[in-house]
Amino acid sequence: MRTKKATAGISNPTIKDIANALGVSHSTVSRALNDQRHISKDMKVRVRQAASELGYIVNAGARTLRQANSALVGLIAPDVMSELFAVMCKVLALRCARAGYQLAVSITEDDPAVELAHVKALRQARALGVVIIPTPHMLAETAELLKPTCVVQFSRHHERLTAPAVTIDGASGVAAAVHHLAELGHKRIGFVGLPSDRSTGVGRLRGFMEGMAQHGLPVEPALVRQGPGTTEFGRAMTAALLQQNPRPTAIILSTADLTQGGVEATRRTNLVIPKDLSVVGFGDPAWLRLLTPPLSTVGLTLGESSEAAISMLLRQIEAKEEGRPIEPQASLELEPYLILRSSTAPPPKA
Amino acid sequence: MRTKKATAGISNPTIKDIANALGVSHSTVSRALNDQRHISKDMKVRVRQAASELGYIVNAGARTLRQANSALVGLIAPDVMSELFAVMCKVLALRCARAGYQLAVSITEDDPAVELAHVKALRQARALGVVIIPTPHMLAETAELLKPTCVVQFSRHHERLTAPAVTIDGASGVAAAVHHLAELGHKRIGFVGLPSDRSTGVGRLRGFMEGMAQHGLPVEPALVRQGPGTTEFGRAMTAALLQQNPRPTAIILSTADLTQGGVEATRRTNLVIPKDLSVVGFGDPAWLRLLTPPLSTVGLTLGESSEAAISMLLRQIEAKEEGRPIEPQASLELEPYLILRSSTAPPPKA
DNA sequence: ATGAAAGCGCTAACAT
DNA sequence: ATGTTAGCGCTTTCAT
Repeated sequence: MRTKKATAGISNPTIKDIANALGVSHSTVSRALNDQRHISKDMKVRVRQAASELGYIVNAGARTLRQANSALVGLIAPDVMSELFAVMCKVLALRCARAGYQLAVSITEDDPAVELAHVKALRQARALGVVIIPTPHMLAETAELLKPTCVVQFSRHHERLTAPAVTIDGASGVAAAVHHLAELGHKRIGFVGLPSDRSTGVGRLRGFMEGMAQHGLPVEPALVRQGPGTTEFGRAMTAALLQQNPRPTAIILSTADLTQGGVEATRRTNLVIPKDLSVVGFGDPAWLRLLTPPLSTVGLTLGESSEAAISMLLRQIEAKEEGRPIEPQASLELEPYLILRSSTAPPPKA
Repeated sequence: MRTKKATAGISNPTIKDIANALGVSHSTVSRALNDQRHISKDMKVRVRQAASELGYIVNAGARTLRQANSALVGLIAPDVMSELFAVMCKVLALRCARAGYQLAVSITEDDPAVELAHVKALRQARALGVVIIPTPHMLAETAELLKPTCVVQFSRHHERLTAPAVTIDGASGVAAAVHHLAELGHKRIGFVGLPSDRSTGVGRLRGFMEGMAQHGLPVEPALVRQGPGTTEFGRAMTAALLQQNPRPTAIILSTADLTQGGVEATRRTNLVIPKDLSVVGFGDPAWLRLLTPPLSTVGLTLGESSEAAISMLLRQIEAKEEGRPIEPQASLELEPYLILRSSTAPPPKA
């Protein structure tokens, strides 16, 4: 006949084990542990003592099963290397910790199938809510799965999703850059951007076009390049732009990685910035200030927009928890700001 | 009398709902969904069809309750802004996704209480395993909680923890830097490092001391600074070092953030690198190459060590799942390598 | 091949 | 204040 040992060595003690050890019922233990009313102070102490001795750890799964909602919040992003992700992840982790939630992070690498798998897993875990940077070609099933959940879109927005989005107005950021360069006298301005299948891609390109139009500047197709937002692409396209004849007198990079690649490309030429070429980047990692010359760029209010997105999500969750109807939330588009350092100057005299 | 609607609009359909809709028992549904033996092909199809129509999503909590282990892996790190975290997080997210696990990320900011809370949450969720960059002053309870779990320490190691650690041999990296500078003729070398309560802090300082000793160079206490590994501290200490009289002819920064701060500080002086001052950084974010001059630094095999740590963890988990005894795993210390660019040169002639 | 029933660990409604 | 009981959704014997 096998029996559990009395007070020690139980591998995964449950409230029943505590109850046995104390000779009380397991519901008493539950009450004591959850700090409920109708429980004597003495009992509370004894239960906690025993729980600690036995090494009791509540089974979150069982609790979730009973209460129908977990304490999990998901973050779905294409990539982990960007400042955008880093800031969002940090702020979200902190806010989740404060609210007693766990944060599940998923990386899609812009693969819609991976995105679907992650969303599925989150729903299976009965996640409370999701912050998502949607892939450009989200599957219909993914959107369907996301519908009954608390969701906020971040940085990008996808038409299939009805959830509110917190984005940054790339168009106005790029337009401001164009404006600045035009004022300096530039006429031939190059632009490197994302493909038009991303909401960010179309927005920033639109900003470029409108900015140029506003200053009566013609847009030469050869000076506008779109492709994957990688450093490699930024490097290659910047190099290509600089081989045009006549070459542009200024270049706008419309992504943090493109900016890095673009700067790399200029390093391989004899061009002196800003005398021979003006450059405006996108995003503002700390190292842009350390370049020679320090790079002018479009600043992004990453912290602010992350906070906004998370607050939206938490408000949705709170409403749902309390059974209130989820008030429709308006999407938010934050304004970037131009940071002028020393990488722009009037164009060289031909 | 209230009844559930027959086939549509059930908020969170369970296998029972599917069973009802099909007029079969819920265990049949379970079998069909889990692709088990002893189930007719026809039934499998019908069940899956119905499940999809009803929008069924398995309840991971209930499944975990039954099977006693979840599909969650935890990553506990002090900060999310570092390349170290970014690389680890990316690789871990990918490997977890491939293995069908979810990744829970927690940020401690080096607060032991926060660390404890995160470990507790992970244990409550019956996490399969944890990759942890331990805080310097881990609580005894945290170590206790971690003991029965699959754990790998990463980047730092803590004496309370018995789990294997994958670290990078900072001592040898810094020693290599000292060696390189000594060969160039430097005698007065400054060092900015972490406090001695971190394993990384003591290691890198030891590397400095040993390197200096090896070349018969005296260590001036005023040229050795230890403190928080922030950019601010790096900036302040580098500035302080440069105000010594006579000032050091070379400076070694022993952290990525310290490196950034150190470079910032040199920018505020008239010193020309490497003519007036040699600088060696730590870690190798892409932008170091873009500085003028490109910075020499200690390269870190971040990807490699992340992969190693994760493989260790997955092996532990696999062994546990299969009931095999967990084979004792040896800790691993990877060798960094010196990356020579253009920020070092012989010292100026006094 | 399918159904009936038990039980994972927990909370909460209902007794006492 | 404490005990009894039911049931959350699922997997898994054990019958049939």
